[in-house]
Amino acid sequence: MRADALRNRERLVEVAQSAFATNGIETSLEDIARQAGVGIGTLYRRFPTREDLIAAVLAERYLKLAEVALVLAEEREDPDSALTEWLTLLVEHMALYRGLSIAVKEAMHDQTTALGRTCKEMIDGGARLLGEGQRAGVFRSDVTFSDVLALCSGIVTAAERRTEKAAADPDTPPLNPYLLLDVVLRGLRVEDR
Amino acid sequence: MRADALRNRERLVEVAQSAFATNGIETSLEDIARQAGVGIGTLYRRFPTREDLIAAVLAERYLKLAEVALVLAEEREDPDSALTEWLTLLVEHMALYRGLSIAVKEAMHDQTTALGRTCKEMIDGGARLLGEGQRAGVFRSDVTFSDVLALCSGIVTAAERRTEKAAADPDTPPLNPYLLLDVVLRGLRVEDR
DNA sequence: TGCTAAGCGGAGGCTGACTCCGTTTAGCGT
DNA sequence: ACGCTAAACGGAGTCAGCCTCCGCTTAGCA
Repeated sequence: MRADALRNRERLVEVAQSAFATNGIETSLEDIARQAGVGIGTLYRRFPTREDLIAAVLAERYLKLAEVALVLAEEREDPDSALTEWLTLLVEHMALYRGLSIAVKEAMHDQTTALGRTCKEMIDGGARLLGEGQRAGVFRSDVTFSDVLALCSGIVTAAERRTEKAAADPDTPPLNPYLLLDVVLRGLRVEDR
Repeated sequence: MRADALRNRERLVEVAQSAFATNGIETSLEDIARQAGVGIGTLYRRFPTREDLIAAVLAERYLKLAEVALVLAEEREDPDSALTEWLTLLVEHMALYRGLSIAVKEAMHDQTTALGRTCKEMIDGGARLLGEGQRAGVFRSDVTFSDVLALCSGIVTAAERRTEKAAADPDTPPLNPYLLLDVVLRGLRVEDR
């Protein structure tokens, strides 16, 4: 890869990251190219789809989440608190950019997209945490990890919506994602506790 | 309203309903106008926004849901089974058209949109069922009805996604919306049962 | 049967996705 | 130091869909 191409690539990811943060992941790609000072053609050459760009922006953070899952799985003796802690991180992560939670949910099982591939390790990490809790008899075992992820995505999209609303109309009741996560976790635990 | 205008309106709603069913609520409005045999201008005059059209398509069903909530609230002595039953209907309803669950969630608190106004009674009905359960000490009282709706929306979007996937790749694990609803309901119940 | 308000429809403007190809340039080999 | 060439660039152009505007048509009242 030529040095100039690498510079442009990095610049694009940087600009995309901040554009996603302020305008959500549906930001116009032409805007991103313009702000990065490159032509739209350059953006598309490097990132043929929007998801490729999103994946590039998220790559580091995903790896981090996957690592944390691994550490929690190995060092934490209590599977319940391990999953709770990790899902809290996940929810916070998915709330970073408006629209991200839906994109992640849509991509998560599709290894043909860049975003899907980038998700894989993170997902595996989460699935492992859930699985250990299930084996230990803490969580009900008829639920898959993607079920859990789907619910988390719901929590986040709800919180996003509420945040937007609160900006326009200050007396919107606040929605606490941690509360909803607590509801979900409680629902996941086995009956007899 | 002139007779021809009324005819066109009805035809549009009819076509929209079937288009939404096959292509989701993001179907091109120009397609809908074409299929209905009217100009795009006519569609926009009658339904200035996409949401107005969606609201018209859903109006009947929403009223039905609101009524059912009322009946359940008054006749059912057990608030738990009442909410369970009603949420099952709600989830089934939101799964009718791809994308609907997100649209409903986004519109639900915004009385300025037609869809929001159409939702109101249904939402009030659901909120009443939840409230009665909370007053009876069956459900935890720190959760609002819109929290519940957010989770249900998450369930439905997850199921939609899974259905699409299953069409392409037959060995996708099935996702059972009723199972997820059960997780949520379980999470909603108070600790000591 | 004439009149007119209500209704019609589609051309046209706009935005954003995505492609294609003539031009530019990094950086290797001499 | 200097060609040379593959790699990279960029933006004009095409396409799709949203939405508006306005001249034409017509239902249906008087």
